[in-house]
Amino acid sequence: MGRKPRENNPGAVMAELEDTPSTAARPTAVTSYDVARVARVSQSSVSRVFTPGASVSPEVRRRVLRAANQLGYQPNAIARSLITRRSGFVGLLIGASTNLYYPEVLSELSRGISDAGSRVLLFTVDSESETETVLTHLWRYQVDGVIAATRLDAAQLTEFANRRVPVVFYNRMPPDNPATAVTVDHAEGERRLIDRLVAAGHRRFGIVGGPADNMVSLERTESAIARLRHHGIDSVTIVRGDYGYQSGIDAFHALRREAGRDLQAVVCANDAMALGVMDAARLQAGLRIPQDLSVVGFDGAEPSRWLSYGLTTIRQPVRRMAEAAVAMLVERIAKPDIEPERRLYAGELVEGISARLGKG
Amino acid sequence: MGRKPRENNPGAVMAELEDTPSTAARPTAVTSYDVARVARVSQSSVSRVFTPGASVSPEVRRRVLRAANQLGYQPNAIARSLITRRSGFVGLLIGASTNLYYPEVLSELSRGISDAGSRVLLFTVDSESETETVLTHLWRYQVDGVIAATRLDAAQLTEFANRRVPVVFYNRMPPDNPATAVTVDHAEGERRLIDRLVAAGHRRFGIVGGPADNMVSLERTESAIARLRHHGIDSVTIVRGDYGYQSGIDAFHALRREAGRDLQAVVCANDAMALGVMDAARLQAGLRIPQDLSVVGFDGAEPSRWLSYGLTTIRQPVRRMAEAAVAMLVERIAKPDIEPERRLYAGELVEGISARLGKG
DNA sequence: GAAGGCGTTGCATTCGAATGCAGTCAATCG
DNA sequence: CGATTGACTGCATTCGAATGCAACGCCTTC
Repeated sequence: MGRKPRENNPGAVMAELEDTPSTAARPTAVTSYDVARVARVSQSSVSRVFTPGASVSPEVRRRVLRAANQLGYQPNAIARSLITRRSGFVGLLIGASTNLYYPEVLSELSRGISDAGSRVLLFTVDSESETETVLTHLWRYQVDGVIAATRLDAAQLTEFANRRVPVVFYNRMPPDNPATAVTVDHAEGERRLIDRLVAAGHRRFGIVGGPADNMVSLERTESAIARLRHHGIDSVTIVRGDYGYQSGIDAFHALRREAGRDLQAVVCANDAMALGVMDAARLQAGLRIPQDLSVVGFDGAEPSRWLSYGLTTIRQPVRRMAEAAVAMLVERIAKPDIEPERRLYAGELVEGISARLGKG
Repeated sequence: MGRKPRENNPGAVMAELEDTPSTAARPTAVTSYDVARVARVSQSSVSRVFTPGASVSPEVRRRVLRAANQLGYQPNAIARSLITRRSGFVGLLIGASTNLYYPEVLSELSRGISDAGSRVLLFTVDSESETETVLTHLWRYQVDGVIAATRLDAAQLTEFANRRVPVVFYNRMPPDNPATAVTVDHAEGERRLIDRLVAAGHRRFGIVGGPADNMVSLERTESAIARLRHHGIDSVTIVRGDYGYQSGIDAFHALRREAGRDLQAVVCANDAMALGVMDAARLQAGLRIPQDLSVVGFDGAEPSRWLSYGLTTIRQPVRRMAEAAVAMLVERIAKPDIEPERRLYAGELVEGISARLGKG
């Protein structure tokens, strides 16, 4: 038995009788049946008018669009996705990180996802323990795919695979598992920074790492250490921060305690900590930068370019990376079985004025 | 005619036969029918197990949960919201603003919305002209409510009212229309800043406003001007920035050209511009702050507290404001006809070291 | 003038979960 | 002991849009 058209949608009826403009009172959501009734066509025809590529006569299209406009009709995307089995949602997982360039990343990713015709379902993961809860909601909302700027463990990654929901990591790499990711080339960036610092004569280095469980920070500091070793520099003092500005300040003092006054260069795992180091060095220890101490960061966040800092750093091509992440995801949503792929982006070395650099 | 149970959901069948753990291959999404079949109950019972407050026997609940767990079943929130007529989505509209405190606002709002049991549908509005497109998507996704940190014009606001979708503005006030909003008390904040500056003897003021179409910036600068007039200070030089750091630098030079060298204090409509003004004044014009020039901002974003700046500013209680916004929205989702309400939050004056302040 | 074809249209069904209603069964009461 | 209550369960329908299928014109073609 087919559905009988509703007889009692007051908003629609009112519009039908009085030709009310789209700003009229409309207590109930307008459905395709309401539009169909006003346009004197079937619900199917209304649906076809809003389905690209479907076959509708100009006359019917005109009538439907007129009625739809008059009633303020918009197709119910929820009902649509139930039958098309495509939710149109991309889940975006981000940590509640204080990373200075997060706003930029977020806005680029969001733009990219919108441009691809999907909607952004945002999940902020304050602590790792929330991840499971967040994933539960993801599954319930049938997301077409996910961009993750947070950690996922092996079991969680397996669950994505089982549910055939593609994930693309943004500047994260799950250890061991092959996964699709877009990252800046941390090793290459650190290599360039270290080479230039060493070329300028620096020999006594301090390193400020990020959180212990953060793969990115780990990769950056390990690459830096490896490259220093390559240059024959073994005695490196390492302290750990939390990626925040204040932890950079603390890290500077810790380095000074451990490494003494002949520290020549500080290599930080991100910009926020580097700025903290600069401020502590200049304003609390009275050092001149870069004459007495060179400081380098990583990311190229906006504040690092401010006149007070002019931080020497590696700038992430955020826009291109975000676009790549979205493109890779879209591709995998269309063809779920494409191989995992890690795409590396070389950062741009921003010379700045916070470090003495030899020629590369 | 009732639905006949599906006979051919391979993933579910496999799980049924082999007692496969939840990590098994599962090519098709698991539905409540699959769970029902495995648990040997009806679909209704499965539904009731996942509906808080419904009546199910312990035995059935156990069987259903076991089956659900085994199959990795999660209720399809899309199907659910189709029949319950509650999408569980809160639309979050934010500008692609460079506002330094946006990450904080975003993360607090997102947390609040999650805690309220809703999901965040994120829309970034890069330019005002996109708003219409974004709203179209909002309507299609049947959002339960919206938190807007962007401008909406009168017609758009009317459309929200017609569709009975509650909106709460975050630090925005649509002109004229009464709307529900959470804002910091701009006027009060500026009043306190100006009073303290005047009390310290400042007489020649420059003002750096924000974008011309931004109500917040307008309210801030107008309040500042009004308060200066109250103190008998009429000759104020006003320039306009775009809320970004670089525009603060430009604004400083513009002020100097127009107001000459005897400028004593610069009042900025936000922190980012104030930091630009400070850098331009110190590093480009060689002024000492606060001895030669006082600079104040507004918002209390993180970088304003950095050692290099110590900006004198009004700190927004972001967390409380975000919580209030969510609470007000939740209230209006439950009872759509509550009166519009504007809730004002007094900011905290952060004395900083970028301005000479008399006693309040 | 009959046959074939294409472009449209409407009917009926479908997606997955929630729910009103009616039926079942056991426990309790008069 | 029969009746009533209450807890539980299943059946059938519903939400709103998409779509396979069949029917209907209208035009072309011989």
